[in-house]
Amino acid sequence: MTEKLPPVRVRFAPSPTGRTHLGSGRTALYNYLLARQTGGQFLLRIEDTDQKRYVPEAEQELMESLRWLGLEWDEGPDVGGPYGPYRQSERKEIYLEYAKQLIEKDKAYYCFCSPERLARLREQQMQAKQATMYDGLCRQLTPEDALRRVKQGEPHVIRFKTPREGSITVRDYLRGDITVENRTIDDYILVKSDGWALYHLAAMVDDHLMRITHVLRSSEWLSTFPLHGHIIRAFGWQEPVFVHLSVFLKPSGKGKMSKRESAQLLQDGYSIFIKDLEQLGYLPEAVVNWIALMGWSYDDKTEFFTMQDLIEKFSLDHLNPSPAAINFTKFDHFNGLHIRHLSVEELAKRVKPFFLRAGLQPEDTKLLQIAPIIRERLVTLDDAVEMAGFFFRDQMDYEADLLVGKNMNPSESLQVLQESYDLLKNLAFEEKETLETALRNLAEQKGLKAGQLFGILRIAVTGQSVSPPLIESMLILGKEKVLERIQDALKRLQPIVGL
RNA sequence: GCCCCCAUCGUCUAGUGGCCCAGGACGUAGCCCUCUCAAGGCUAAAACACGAGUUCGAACCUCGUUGGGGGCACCA
Repeated sequence: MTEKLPPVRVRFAPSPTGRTHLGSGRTALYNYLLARQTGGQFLLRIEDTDQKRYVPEAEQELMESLRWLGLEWDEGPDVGGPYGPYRQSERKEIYLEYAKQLIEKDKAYYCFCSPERLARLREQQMQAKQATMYDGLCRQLTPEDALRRVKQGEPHVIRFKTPREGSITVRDYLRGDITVENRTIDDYILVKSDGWALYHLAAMVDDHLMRITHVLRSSEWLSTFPLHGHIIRAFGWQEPVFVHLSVFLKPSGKGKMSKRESAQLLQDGYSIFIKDLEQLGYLPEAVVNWIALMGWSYDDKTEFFTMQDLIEKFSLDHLNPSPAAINFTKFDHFNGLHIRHLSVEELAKRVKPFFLRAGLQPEDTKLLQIAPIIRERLVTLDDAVEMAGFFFRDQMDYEADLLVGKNMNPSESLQVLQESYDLLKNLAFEEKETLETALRNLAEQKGLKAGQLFGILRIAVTGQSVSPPLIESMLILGKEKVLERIQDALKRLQPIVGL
């Protein structure tokens, strides 16, 4: 636990420009954990100041993803709160007002340079192998002059007036002090010519107005962090604690995820998008456990965590600043762990939609019986269909020669299958022991290994060479169906024997 | 090119100067259990990027090198 923090106010502030992925999920999770642990508030703020990049479905998917993971926010666009609105597109005037404050304080200035001039400038600088920055042309303008041109309707932006001399030191919670020469920091645009604020202004203003105490954000903000320090100090505001989270790398560890990689990943049955993971049969509990451990650790041995555990044990002090490669194999392991951690009732409930999706009609009572025998065999919920679909299908679909036992010929197989039928016909399908002893005795009589007999019966009864334990499966399926299927198998085997 | 960040097994990581010829987990290999497949148990191989310092002593501190990542937009 983070050494006794007072209640924090934290926020997750995504821009609705695309699908919600694991990296966002983890940032949101850490924020959420800190809020719950300290009894503070977790806010959701939508950073949609760029209308050009706005994707309408993105916000919906974002909220669904967070809720699926179990990350409920205390304040946000849909639930409201005392510091709203929580959508930046509804706060345009606020930012403009604060930008003007900065101009009055001589910490910002109007700039009338055209995009064309800026492009040319950039080109020249690149050719001269210099850093690409604004050259400060409009800094020279007198405030009166600038204001006059603004009033005349001349297109303009507002730029931050980064000090030319000296340096700034900002503090990242994980990395300590970071000192940067001011001359390497650009006069970033705060407000665009269309009047909309950019991230650097909007986020700082909102974090202040919304009383944010801790900013946990992606480390891609590290490079503009000094600028943010300047902006906050220009206003004279109290700085929140900044924690820059490491980035996720693609599984190979070489670079971050690209479109191409995402497509390939889906081929392999994985995805970095949270909504996809739900479809693929992963548990939100497993996703949370897994991503929590990419960049954070509790000790040198504990790896299984529920959300409740994480709320209790999460700590900023055990965050790891280095980038982490996404490892889906380990994710599978965590999903298995959490599936086994589910109660029978819960597993039955969660697995049901996957059967329905496969066009099967599972009865709840059967599902409840099946859950315990498939529980330790599942990697994903979707695996249940493959493993136990035979309970709900009437038509068996398998190659008849699979009915020939290991190291046996067709006629031996047919014979022992027939004898199994006769044996089972006279038994009550109640006790596991009754069936098991009978079948084992039969195998012994015939000089067969139990595995040989069970193998044949497994195919006959389940149509699969891999299945949940045979006897249990037969009991759940019921005497009638088991006999029917063996009968069917006998018919399939006969032509092979030559009958 | 410029700026910033990072650096322990293949991967996620523990480790904050002596407890470490480096611990756990996934994966891999072998064995046990076993009606298939799993699950579970045991065992094994597997790492402090490199080079200089500082120190009685360095995975841990400093510097450099190399490697990796991020940023350099009227995107966030």
